[in-house]
Amino acid sequence: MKIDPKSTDDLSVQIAEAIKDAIMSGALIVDERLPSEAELADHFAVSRPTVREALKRLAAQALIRTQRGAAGGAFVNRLSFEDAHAQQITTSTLLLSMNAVSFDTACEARFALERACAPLSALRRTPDHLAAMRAEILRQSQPGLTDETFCASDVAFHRALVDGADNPVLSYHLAGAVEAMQPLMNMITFTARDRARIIALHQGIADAIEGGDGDAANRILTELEDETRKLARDVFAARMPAQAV
Amino acid sequence: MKIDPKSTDDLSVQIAEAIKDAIMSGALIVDERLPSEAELADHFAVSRPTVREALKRLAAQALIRTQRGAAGGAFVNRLSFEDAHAQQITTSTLLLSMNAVSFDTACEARFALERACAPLSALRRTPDHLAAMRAEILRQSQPGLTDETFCASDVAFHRALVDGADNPVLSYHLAGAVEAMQPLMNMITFTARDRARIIALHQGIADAIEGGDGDAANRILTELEDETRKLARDVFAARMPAQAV
DNA sequence: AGACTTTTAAATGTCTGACAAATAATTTCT
DNA sequence: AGAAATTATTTGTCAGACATTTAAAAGTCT
Repeated sequence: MKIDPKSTDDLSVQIAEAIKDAIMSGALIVDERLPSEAELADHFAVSRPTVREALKRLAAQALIRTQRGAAGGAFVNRLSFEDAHAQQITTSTLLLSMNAVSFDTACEARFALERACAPLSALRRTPDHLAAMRAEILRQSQPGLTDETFCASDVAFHRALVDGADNPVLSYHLAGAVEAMQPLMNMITFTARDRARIIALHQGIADAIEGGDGDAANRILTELEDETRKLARDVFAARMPAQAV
Repeated sequence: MKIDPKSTDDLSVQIAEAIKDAIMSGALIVDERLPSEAELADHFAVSRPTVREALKRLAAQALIRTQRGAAGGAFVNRLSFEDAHAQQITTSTLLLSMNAVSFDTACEARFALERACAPLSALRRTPDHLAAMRAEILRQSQPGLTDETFCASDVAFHRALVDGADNPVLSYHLAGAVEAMQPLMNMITFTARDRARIIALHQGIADAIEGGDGDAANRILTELEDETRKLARDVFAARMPAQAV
């Protein structure tokens, strides 16, 4: 684990890279303790604050965790689905909000990915997943819901659908796509008629999943995609009539 | 932008969170300059090293970038697809390697996601995408390739397929799933016959994409998935006969 | 006046040294 | 033996200093 004196990168970047490489190559294994900050400073011939900045970089990516006290130190962290999920959401959300990704592009990606899950979900969903989906449908049907609450329930419905596929890797990837869209979805105003139509489609999806018919679920998902894109188009057209093309 | 004196989190964590929230809420916009480290230290009533640790945490997530010199400082970074992609690969790869995700689970997720792209790719792929796919098929056909080179070409083939869908959001999500599997794929030994079969399937996929037949592409992708899983099963069965169940 | 050079100021990057706080191991006392 | 006090180790935080980079300002020459 060495750093290159010719590199133009900051020392803390180089040190973080070196440790990250050691972790990814398997030279450092999960729960293994790294040398203390003082020892690392010695090893890399830098000061302790520089080592600390490097360790904080790694901690921010959940690659290590630190513990104070006598038997403390920095330990290689087992990256949990939960940690990875949180990072994924942050990254995906910012990616959409900062890069002028069109609603259509994000929406298309989201539903395409979701259609990848639905057939598996139709095969494997447990009664719990179905119950979760039905519960969200019920919540969405209640009058007087704010648009934000309606959207949150929508996300929860789709999460249940995805989780039904019983594949944590799939759930992890989908979570980013679905939840990252929430800020975009929150820009939409849902009239009572819009909601009724969406709920009917959700109903149809839940039925198809319950009946084990993945193809039917996918057909309805495509309808839902069309509906969502139409709603967005209307909202944006109404909101900025001057920019209409 | 304040921190909670009652929190048990480290100060640098709290400060990083506060700034991150400001970025995600839109209070700080892209390319906006943050206050200098000295000013931030004043504002949060902490020392400069503590502020620096917080900023390094954010820099590790590509949320900010720093610049030295007179007009320098920390700036809100426009998260690029490239940065996001790099983070995604790191996270996904570690997630698979550290969490005892079975080959089947990862493989299923990967192909399910890929089948979400293929129909779009069949509609939109440009001649460039097709050329890239054909070029990789050619490379894979060359004798004497190491397994690693073969795998790398396999990844490149699938990337071209995914990029053909012309949806950067989709490409971003897929990249994580496909590339994260590479370490797992590298454990497989491909015999000449295995390779021939895989290349034939690639050929079929490229043909289907060229012909605009997404359904056909997906059928072959499913065959490829079955083939890949069978190969993996054989490898693992041969490698650890004692643990066979 | 304009172009080039030098100086200056502001900012991050790094270092030294110190103390605070947490925590596990050790020692001491009962 | 068990509980309490002590000790040692390690991370968290602070203060102050110097090094390095960079853009802008000031100065100089033609």
